[in-house]
Amino acid sequence: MIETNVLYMAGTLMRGQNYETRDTKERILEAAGEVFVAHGFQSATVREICRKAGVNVAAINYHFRDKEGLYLATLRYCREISFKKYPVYPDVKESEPPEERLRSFINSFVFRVLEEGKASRFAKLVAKEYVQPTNALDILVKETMRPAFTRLFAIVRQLAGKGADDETVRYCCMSIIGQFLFFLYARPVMKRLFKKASFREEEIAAIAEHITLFSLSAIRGLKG
Amino acid sequence: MIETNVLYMAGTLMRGQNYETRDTKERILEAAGEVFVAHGFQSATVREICRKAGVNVAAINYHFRDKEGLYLATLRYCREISFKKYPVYPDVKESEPPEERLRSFINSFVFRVLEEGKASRFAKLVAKEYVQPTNALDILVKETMRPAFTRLFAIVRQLAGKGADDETVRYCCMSIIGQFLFFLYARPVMKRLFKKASFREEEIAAIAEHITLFSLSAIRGLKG
DNA sequence: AATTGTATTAAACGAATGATTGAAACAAAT
DNA sequence: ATTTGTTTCAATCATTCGTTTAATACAATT
Repeated sequence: MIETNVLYMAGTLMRGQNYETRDTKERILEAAGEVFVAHGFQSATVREICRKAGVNVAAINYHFRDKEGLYLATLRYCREISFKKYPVYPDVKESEPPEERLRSFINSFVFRVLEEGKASRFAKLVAKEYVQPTNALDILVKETMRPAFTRLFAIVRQLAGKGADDETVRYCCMSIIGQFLFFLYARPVMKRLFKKASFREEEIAAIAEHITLFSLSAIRGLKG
Repeated sequence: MIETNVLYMAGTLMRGQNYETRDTKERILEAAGEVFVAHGFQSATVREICRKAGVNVAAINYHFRDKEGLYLATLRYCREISFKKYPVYPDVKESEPPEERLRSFINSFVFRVLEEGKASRFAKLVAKEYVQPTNALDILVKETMRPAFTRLFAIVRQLAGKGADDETVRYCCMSIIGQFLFFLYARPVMKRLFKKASFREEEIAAIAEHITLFSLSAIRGLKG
């Protein structure tokens, strides 16, 4: 009791009320990111999150209404971190050839999935959402997946040419996204299959380049 | 009390002990398949499984030791159903050209994932195992995934030719598996993105053919 | 007819869960 | 100095979980 009060006072005295609040919320969101990634929404417990964050369990209800409110806030928090570090088109203009735009699209995506750090948390949460959807999936589809798919579709449409029908283009988009999904999902399996689960930056770049070349080659071949 | 006793007696008197036992175990495994697919290992409850199966909760401990034992038995039970209906190579011999063997491999795999019925339960359980591994994953990798990967690797190795190094071949295998994964995982998202989540048999076959052509085209392109 | 082993039952166990409460501590405003 | 509004605290609520128990019912065996 004494110890926690001392810490609390130290925080408040130094930084004032608002900072303390933001600090608490952010500590909770950080801890929630870890725990939701580790266990998924259902199996994660607010108690573990609060223990990791060093706050009382009542803080969840106070700051985020309930467990579901915390989960949604965590998703948005993690997405912001991930997309800030790996933007959609870091340095490629809309006017550049579709090959380069595809390369850039894939590169950002793969790094968002495979990097070792907080920026890959969002991808891991999305992975769980795919397999075990919650109420948050509707929001995710609307805010994140549909825009991404639309962008990819435009690129592939340009690559495939006017000869290809929409269904073929859509299938090709799925084939490309599928290759991301492999690395998004298969890590626990890869760890057991190849005794390897983490990647250095050059390896991630090499994987992105493989997916790019594989996909470009496939689309080119389907065309002719 | 009276009602359940009547039912119980009716079952035993008509079919005898062994049949009754097998029937109970199978009813539990069927119900467990449904519930584990719906909620995953952690969030599934033995109570719901027993309710669906129409048996007492103690039956789990009696027949399967504990929840984990039931889960493992369910995985094996569902795998048997899935692989019996869609065998590894239904009608393609080892001596046929690698293109045909790849087509057959992909076809079986896609049907195991996309069919509407009990045979796709195993794929759905495996999907959950990817994202939220349990102790069963080691067994799954050993008994199911590693053999499948080895078969696929041999096919792609033959397709890519001697010029390609092992790493490239491995990446290509991942690209192919990734395309399966899309359909394995993305159904809840597809349902929201395209307003569609189920496939007729011709559509599944068309998807398998797309993945085959896409992959063959890609590998051919990488070669030259 | 008595015994044995198997299968099922209702009931209860302790542990853990999400959520809530009223009191207390604090900074800021008056 | 007092009041106000915000934030955290310990404690507790009612549920629900997986598992266990002792008793019973039954078929098969002796």
